Amino acid sequence: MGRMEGGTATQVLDVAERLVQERGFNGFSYADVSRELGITNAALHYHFPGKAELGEALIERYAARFAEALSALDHSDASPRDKLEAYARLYAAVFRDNRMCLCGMLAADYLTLPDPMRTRVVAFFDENEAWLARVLAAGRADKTLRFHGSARSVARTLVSGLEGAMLVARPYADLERFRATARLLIDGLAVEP
Amino acid sequence: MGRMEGGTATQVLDVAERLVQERGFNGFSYADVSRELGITNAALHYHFPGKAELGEALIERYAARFAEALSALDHSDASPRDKLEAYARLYAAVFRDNRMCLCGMLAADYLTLPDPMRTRVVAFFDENEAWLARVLAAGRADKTLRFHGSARSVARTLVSGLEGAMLVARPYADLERFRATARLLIDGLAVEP
DNA sequence: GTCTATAGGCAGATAGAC
DNA sequence: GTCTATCTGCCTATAGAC
Repeated sequence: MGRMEGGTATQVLDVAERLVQERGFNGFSYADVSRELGITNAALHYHFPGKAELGEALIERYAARFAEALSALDHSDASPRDKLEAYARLYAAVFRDNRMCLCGMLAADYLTLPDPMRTRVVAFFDENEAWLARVLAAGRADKTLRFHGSARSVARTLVSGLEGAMLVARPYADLERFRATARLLIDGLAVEP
Repeated sequence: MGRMEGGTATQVLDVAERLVQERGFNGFSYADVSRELGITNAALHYHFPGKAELGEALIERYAARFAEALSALDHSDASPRDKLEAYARLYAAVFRDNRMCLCGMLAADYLTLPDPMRTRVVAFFDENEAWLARVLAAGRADKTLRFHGSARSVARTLVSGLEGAMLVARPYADLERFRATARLLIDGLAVEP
């Protein structure tokens, strides 16, 4: 535990994750993954019996990684505003090489997804909203943040805004465009000097 | 001209547009369209030689329809703020039956698209941003709108926020969620009482 | 765990008759 | 304009050997 897992299953997840973020769940195949790893299609099915199970594993790992980052922020002494900015930087890190947020991409593909994947996508957004709502409420309580409406509704708007900023910045392949939008969202929705 | 075109090409565009908005460009096939229209695969290829050409025609029509709606708003006596709200209602109308914005969906699929389609997707976003920037600048000039940053950067943030609101609301299939987010975006970014 | 081999289905696309 | 017929290639998936 804590040791670098170079196992095949992990490599499969790494490649598949990137492919979904770049091309969508219907835009990649088992063959794409196995070709890149130099193994056969059949070997892949040993680790993940079907595309649906691979998809579930992808969301699970991605959501866990996100939750871990949010938990680390909670255990830091960052101010509510610092936390919002750190949250936006998580998205910027994902966008860096033109990847879409995994769950944002899957939200686009939502109507084509098997039910178990759908459930996990919704859970991802719910958790993110809940975390942001707690940060916003704390900021309002200590008067370091100001905003209209409920913390929950502003949290939703922030998630939507950041996901949309990633989506729209993709055709321009422009990280700076994403960052400028993220800054304006946080300042406009939750700071208001 | 002006007469209702029930022609096959138009029906093909109608069905394909809905399928792309629901499932993405890689989530539907010629067979899906022809099956629904009760014609054959081959007949479809007569009207649109390949999927790429069909895709181009889809974006062209969608962008033209959007441009027409924006032009109508320009020729009305709506205030800048009214125009922002009418703009958000255009998105709400698209979302109504759980469809994603056509170009928002294609932004997700962007890396898999042929070049001619890419060019048109970018043009769509550029035109929308430019129109919003004009409205925002007018509102700032007549003091009915207030916002931080350039009109262009706020315009980008609004487009991103609305596209993201559609994207994230999809898994919840909840129009009210979209509307609440759109309201908060406009109030937070461009009104600030 | 990974391979070869193979299945059955669907993808986008074309030729040529009507 | 629409059809039948057909092609080639890729897709997900499985059986069984090593």
